[in-house]
Amino acid sequence: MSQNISALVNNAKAIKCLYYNEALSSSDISNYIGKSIPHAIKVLNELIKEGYVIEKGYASSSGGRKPLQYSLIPDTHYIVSVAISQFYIQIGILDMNNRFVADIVQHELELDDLKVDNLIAEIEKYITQSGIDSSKILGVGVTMPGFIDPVKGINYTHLDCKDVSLVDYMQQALSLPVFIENDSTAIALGEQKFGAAMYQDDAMVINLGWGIGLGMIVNGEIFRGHSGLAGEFSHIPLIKNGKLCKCGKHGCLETEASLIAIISKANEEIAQGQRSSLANYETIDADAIINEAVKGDRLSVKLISEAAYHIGQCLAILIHIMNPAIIIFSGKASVIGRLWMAPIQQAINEHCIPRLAAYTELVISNLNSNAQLIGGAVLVVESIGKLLSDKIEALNKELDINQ
Amino acid sequence: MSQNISALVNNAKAIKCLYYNEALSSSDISNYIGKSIPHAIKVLNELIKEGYVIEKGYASSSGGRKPLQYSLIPDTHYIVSVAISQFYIQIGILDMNNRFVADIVQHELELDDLKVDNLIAEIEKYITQSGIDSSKILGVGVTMPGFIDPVKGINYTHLDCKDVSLVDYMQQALSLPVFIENDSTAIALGEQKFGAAMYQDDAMVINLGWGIGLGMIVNGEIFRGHSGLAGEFSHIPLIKNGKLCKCGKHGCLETEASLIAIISKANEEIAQGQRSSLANYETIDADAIINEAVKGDRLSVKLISEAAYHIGQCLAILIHIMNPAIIIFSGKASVIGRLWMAPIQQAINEHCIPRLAAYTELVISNLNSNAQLIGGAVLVVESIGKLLSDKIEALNKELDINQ
DNA sequence: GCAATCTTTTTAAAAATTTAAAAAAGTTTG
DNA sequence: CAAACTTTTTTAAATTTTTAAAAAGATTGC
Repeated sequence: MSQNISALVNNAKAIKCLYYNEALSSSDISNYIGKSIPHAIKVLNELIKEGYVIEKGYASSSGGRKPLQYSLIPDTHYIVSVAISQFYIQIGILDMNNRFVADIVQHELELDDLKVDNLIAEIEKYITQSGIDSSKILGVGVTMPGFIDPVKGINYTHLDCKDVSLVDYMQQALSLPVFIENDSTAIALGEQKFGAAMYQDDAMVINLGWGIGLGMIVNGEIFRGHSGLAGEFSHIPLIKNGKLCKCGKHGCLETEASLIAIISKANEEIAQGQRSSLANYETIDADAIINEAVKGDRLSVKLISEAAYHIGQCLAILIHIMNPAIIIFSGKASVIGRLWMAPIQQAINEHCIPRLAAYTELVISNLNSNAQLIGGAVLVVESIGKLLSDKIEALNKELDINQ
Repeated sequence: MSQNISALVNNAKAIKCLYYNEALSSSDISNYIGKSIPHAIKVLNELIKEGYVIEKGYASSSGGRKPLQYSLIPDTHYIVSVAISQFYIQIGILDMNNRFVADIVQHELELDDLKVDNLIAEIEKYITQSGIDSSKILGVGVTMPGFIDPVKGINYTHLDCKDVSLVDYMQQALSLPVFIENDSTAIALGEQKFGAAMYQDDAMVINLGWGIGLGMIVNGEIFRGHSGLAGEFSHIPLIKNGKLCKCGKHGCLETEASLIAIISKANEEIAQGQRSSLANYETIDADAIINEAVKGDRLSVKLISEAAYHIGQCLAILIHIMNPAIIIFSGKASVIGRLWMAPIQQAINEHCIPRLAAYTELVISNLNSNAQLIGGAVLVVESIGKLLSDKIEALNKELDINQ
């Protein structure tokens, strides 16, 4: 009677690849899950019976029988994604075709002031307003800055929950499965499944935001290093005797090239009487600098170019070590991609062995500001195996009690 | 009659893990090859029938039936390893227990002057002198500096063979399977299977030699990057407006910290009248500096310390990006480990986030100067699957012809 | 010294998975 | 428009692999 757990692995794999691709044939699924076609068809029929999958007509053929296409049924399950950044949080809800089914809401909330209960309340409110039945929600993916252990469910930098882990606390309160991940890693996940890293096994994803994050894809998988600290890109020592960083060291990349550093430099220059259209702003924030830079304000462009050059210097080092196929610029500040690219490319050309630089493609994300939210949803999808087996375990327990 | 190729995968895996471990139980093998115990026993019995494996008595138990131990029969097959460095080549031959069965020979031959035919002649001479039947030799592992594609069998930097690949040329001449690999990668392989990286999935192996090499182990596998150029550690840009490097850039780590750089600095200082016991040498070479540094000569110690500090700076960056469990110092110059360690550790402490530095262990290789030769043998063992299937293919072809 | 416990090995049956051939459904070509 | 060719799907048999129980061998404590 009760489902076999080992068969679940293949079911989960099939759901994953169907989530990442609108429609697939049995042969595609067979390749994705690494099993024979008869086996893939068996898995698909199981998923149809369980209500996850639907047959979706025939695809075209180049001279042979047309392959039957399979898709996930979009409205059977939903995923809530919560993207937290330094100064605001975003919440969205996606269906099984990775489409947002309600408007994304945004709350201005500084990370340092954020309380867990507050966050939970906002999520609950959002789910209620969306009108979607809570029982149809597979899980909640929470992505945010900080040093995060996704397995233990703890954020060591923010939102400490005393005795319990952040994930346990939120799961209890929301009565839903919760998963957490670092924001840059989430963006990398988003780019890997739906963005520029889709067909790349070795990609570096730069999160241009308040800080400068790095998500690494190595051999087709998110790379975290031995203790989950890999990709500490923004604290690479760059400037000798540079400014003090919040990490305790001096001259980290972050002290020179993050949006926060750029804002502080802008204020300094304006205070020193530097001419700039930024002077017209009451408070200079990231949007101000981005807007004015796009319009051509010299100070804004200069500040961004300098920051970009420093990022390029560190990227040159990253390329020497990792030899990635592609470097993707994603995150909030990537929208002004054109402004970053020239000085970054310049720095890479100056500091990289030509052969290495030539093998690395630089691109700007086409996921725009949604990469982190999409990454949060991917986080939940990647855990679908655990979700399915938990469900079955709960069912079996219920059966035991009833007998 | 003819063996099944897919079954070979498990046989090859079993041979590999037996090569890396003197004796294993059926349960150990089952874990290594990822199959059930009955299946592992079936594989072992096949290998016994084929003459690779022997039962090796019983191991002790902590309260239960003693496990039967299996080992490779040492003298059924042999592996020739050729380690080429900037100024000399070494050749050795190992049995299936990874033990050298003839004295290692060393030829003083500069890499830039080395001719392929010369190399082949030396290898043939060595095999003849060893007295080992050529039909018992599984293959020849050649490891050397340069940008190498192990799959295509080409060294793009040295030993060009015009129309054919280096591997094809040598295979033809020697009538033996040949494999090539970069020297630092080979050292990493050696450390992974027999050295300090044995139980580590994320290890960085530094090859302290004429240059400064890096071999990376990521998720338990050698990491090569997208186009095989990962780990170009020695060309990380370190010094602003530094010396010209042979790579065309300025201020690479290599221009400051390689043995070659140290020798050139020593000559400069002596020429400027600096007092040092190095002045007594006719020509100052690496051995001279190493010897005098061990004896306490201030100039020699200073030069090595400065180089080590620079290496430490780059290691700090490497740690930020890779978060490795361990960094291993191997290669020729690692024998004076004590002298390198203090300034390296100093630089890491100064340039690393403390939490990251704390998670990374620094050790000196215990494989001494044999790491590269052992790595060359590992290279052949890692290809045992291909060797076995080639053998069967050849056998099948012969059968076809005879029929 | 023997019963209880523990671990490994063997065995046979069950389950999972693949293979290979046949059937079905198209497309292309002459 | 029929023959030839492609590609996908179905089917059933063959193979691979695991599971689970029984047997065997060793240790420990009473």
